[in-house]
Amino acid sequence: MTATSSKKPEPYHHGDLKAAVLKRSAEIISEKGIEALSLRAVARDLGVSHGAPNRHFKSKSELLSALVTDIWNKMRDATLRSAAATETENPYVRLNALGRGYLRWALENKSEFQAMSHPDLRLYTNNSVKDSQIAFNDVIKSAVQAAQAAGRHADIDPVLVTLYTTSVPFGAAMLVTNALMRMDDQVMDQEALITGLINLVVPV
Amino acid sequence: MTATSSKKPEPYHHGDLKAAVLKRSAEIISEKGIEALSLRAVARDLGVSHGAPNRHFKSKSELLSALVTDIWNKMRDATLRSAAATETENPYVRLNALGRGYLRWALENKSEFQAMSHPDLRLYTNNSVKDSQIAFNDVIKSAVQAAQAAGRHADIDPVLVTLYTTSVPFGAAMLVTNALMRMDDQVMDQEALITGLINLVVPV
DNA sequence: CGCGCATGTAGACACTGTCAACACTGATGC
DNA sequence: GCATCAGTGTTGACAGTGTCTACATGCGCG
Repeated sequence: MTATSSKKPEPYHHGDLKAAVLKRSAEIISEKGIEALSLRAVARDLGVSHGAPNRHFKSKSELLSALVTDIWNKMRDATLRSAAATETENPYVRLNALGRGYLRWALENKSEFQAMSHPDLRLYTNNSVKDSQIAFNDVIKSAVQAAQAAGRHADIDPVLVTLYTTSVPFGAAMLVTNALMRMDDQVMDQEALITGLINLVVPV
Repeated sequence: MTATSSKKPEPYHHGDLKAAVLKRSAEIISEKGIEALSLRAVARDLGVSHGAPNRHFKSKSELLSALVTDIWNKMRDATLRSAAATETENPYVRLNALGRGYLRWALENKSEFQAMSHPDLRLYTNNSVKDSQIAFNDVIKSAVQAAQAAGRHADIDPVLVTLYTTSVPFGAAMLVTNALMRMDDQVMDQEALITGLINLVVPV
C-alpha cells in the first residue's frame, strides 16, 4: 500500500508538514486551479491523516492566506525585476516596464494570478495578505507619481491616475485569463499584446 | 410549524418553483454574496425539500449559468441605457458614456458584478452565458471601432484598443469592489471617480 | 531519564451537491 | 368519467468537504 513500506516505516511525525502542505497546495493550484484545492486532498497526497494540516493551519482560509501572500510576493519580485532590467531612471520607461512585467507574469502564471484574486479571500482577510498588497501598491503608486512629476497626467488626482494605470494590466490579465473577453483569433503574439497594450497606457 | 398551517395546506406542487429559485438565488447573491448561495439553502428558504430544485436545474452550475446570464443582460441594458441618454452620435461621447455606465452599474451592483466574474463559472461554460458575453462585447467592440474611425488610436490594432478600453472600467470595478486596491481615504465622490477615470481612457 | 508539548490520528458532526426510488397531482387521451 | 402518465416534489443515500474533540505518539528540554 504505502510506497516506502519496507524501507521507511513512515515515521509518525512528518518532519516538516507545514512546508509540505504549502508546497503541495501550490502545486495543486498551478496544475488544477484553486478550485481543486482541498485540505483533505492535500493530506491524502502527503500520506497523512485528514486532520493533520489543521495542526498548522487553523482553517482553510489561513492556508489560502499563506499561499496568496507568497504569490503576491513572487508577483511583486517578478514585476520589479522586469523594471530593474531596463536600467533606466526615466519614470515613463520604468512605469511601462512595471506594467509589462506585471501583465507578463499574470499571463504566464495564470493559476497563481487567479488565486490572488479569488473571491474566497474576501471572507477572511488575513493581515499578511493585506500587507503584501499594500507593499506592492505602494511601489506602483510611487512609480505613477514619479511619472506624474515628469508630466504624465500631471494635473490629475494621483488616486485616479493610479487606479487608471493599475486597471489596464490588471483588467487585461483578468479578462484574458478568465476568458471573459473573446480574443477573436488570438493570432497576436503574446509579447506584442503586452507591449502594445501597455504602450497605450504609458507611452514611451 | 408552517406559517399557513390552517388556511393553505402548502400544496404539494409549488406552482412556479423554477422562477422562485431564481428569484431567491438572486436575492441571496445580492444580500450575502455568491459564496453564500447553496441549493439546499434556497430550498429551505422556499419551504421545499432539498432535492426539489434539481428538477429544474440539473446542477448548481446550471443555476449559476442562468443567474449570470440574467446578470449580464441587466448589466448590458444599464450600460446601453447610459449611452443612449447622451443622445449623441459623437463616437467619443458615446464610448465615454458606455464606460461610465458600465462602471457605475458595477459599483452599484457589487454582488452581481462579482458573481459575473466568479471563477466557479469557468468550470462549466454554459452557452447562454457565453452568448451574453459575446453580445455585449460586440457592442463595445463596435463603439470602440467607431471611435477609431473618428481618430482615436486610429492606427492601432482594434483588438488591442478594445482590450485597453475594456480593461479600464472592468479592472477598476474589480479593484474597487474586491478591495484589491487601497483607496486611501475614499474622500472622492463616486461619480467624480467614475467620470475622472473614464475621461482618462476616452477623453471627450 | 521523564515529562510536556508539539504533532499526527481517528472519529464525529454539519454541511454541501448529486442521484435514485418513491409519492403525489394535474392534464391528456380514451 | 376514468385511467394513465409525465411533471414535480419528497426522502434517503452517498461521497465529499471543513472543523472540532479525544486520543496516540514521539521529540526535545529540563
